[in-house]
Amino acid sequence: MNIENLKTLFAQSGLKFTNQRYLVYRVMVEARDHPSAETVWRRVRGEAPAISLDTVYRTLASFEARGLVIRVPGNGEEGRFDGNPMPHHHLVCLSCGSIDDFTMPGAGLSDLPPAVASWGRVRDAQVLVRGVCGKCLGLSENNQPA
Amino acid sequence: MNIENLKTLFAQSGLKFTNQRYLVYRVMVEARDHPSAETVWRRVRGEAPAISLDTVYRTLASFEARGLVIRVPGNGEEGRFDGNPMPHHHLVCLSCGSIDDFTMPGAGLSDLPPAVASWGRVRDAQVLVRGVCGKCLGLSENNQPA
DNA sequence: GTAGATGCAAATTGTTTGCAAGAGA
DNA sequence: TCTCTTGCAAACAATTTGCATCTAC
Repeated sequence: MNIENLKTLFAQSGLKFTNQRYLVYRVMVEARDHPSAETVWRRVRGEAPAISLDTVYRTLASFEARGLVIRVPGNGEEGRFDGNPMPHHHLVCLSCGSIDDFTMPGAGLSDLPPAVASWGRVRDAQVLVRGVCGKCLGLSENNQPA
Repeated sequence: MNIENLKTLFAQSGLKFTNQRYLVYRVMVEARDHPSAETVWRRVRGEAPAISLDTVYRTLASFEARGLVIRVPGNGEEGRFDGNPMPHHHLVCLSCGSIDDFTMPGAGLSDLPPAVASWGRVRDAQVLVRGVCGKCLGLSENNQPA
């Protein structure tokens, strides 16, 4: 997304266009690893060393409120964010905390049972798989005594 | 579950049978509202006024590690726990924080796409729906100026 | 010019930990 | 008895907030 489009997007969302927001947004769109606020902060500081962590928190919160980023339902640790606007599902590693995406036909918003509609208004739906990723499984194998 | 069975269950899990664990377990099995640690604490204190909050945290953590309770993937607020051992899905209200259950055929462990198996070892899988529950929708309607 | 955004520091909240005393097996 | 568990208080980490300054519009 070029800068003009982004200015328009921010304006439509009622957000002023600031350098901090621009950088946070760019980091989020480029990230594939569902970074935490602090991780975003570290990345953004590469280009804006003076940005403060609370600005990153505030920026992510306002993005989330406007649907520009999504908060990944994690396992109770620190909040993780996702800049990918396409609906998708998540694999959470309980060992290293990594979060990966996957897709699954038949598990979209339109596939939810009717009972959900009577519950209230749905904002998003996803499958959340928890387990231990292959990398961590390999590590624990290597740690076994020979 | 009667006390003898529970003693056996704890013993099999390598847990000593203590009054605190007994009470926490009972609260969790009876709860339908996916309580937070502090909510569990408040309920348990009805019968054991001297129990401390950190004991509840430790107890829930050891139960979770042994699969006796499940941590509900929430939205970044406080941890919520579920004593229902049957696989099921969750509806999370972003307004009041309530968590409800629902069931959905075709969204169980056996329905996950093959790509998930190559990711690693799966511990559990669930559909997580976020939105605003009917009660909160009603409240916000009532709050509208006439 | 004005409302909204930022940086700093302090406060808040949820959760974990060290340690000494207590209780289950 | 001996290890595991508990309570207390202190420590911790993630996130939020008050306020003065600054900036986009």
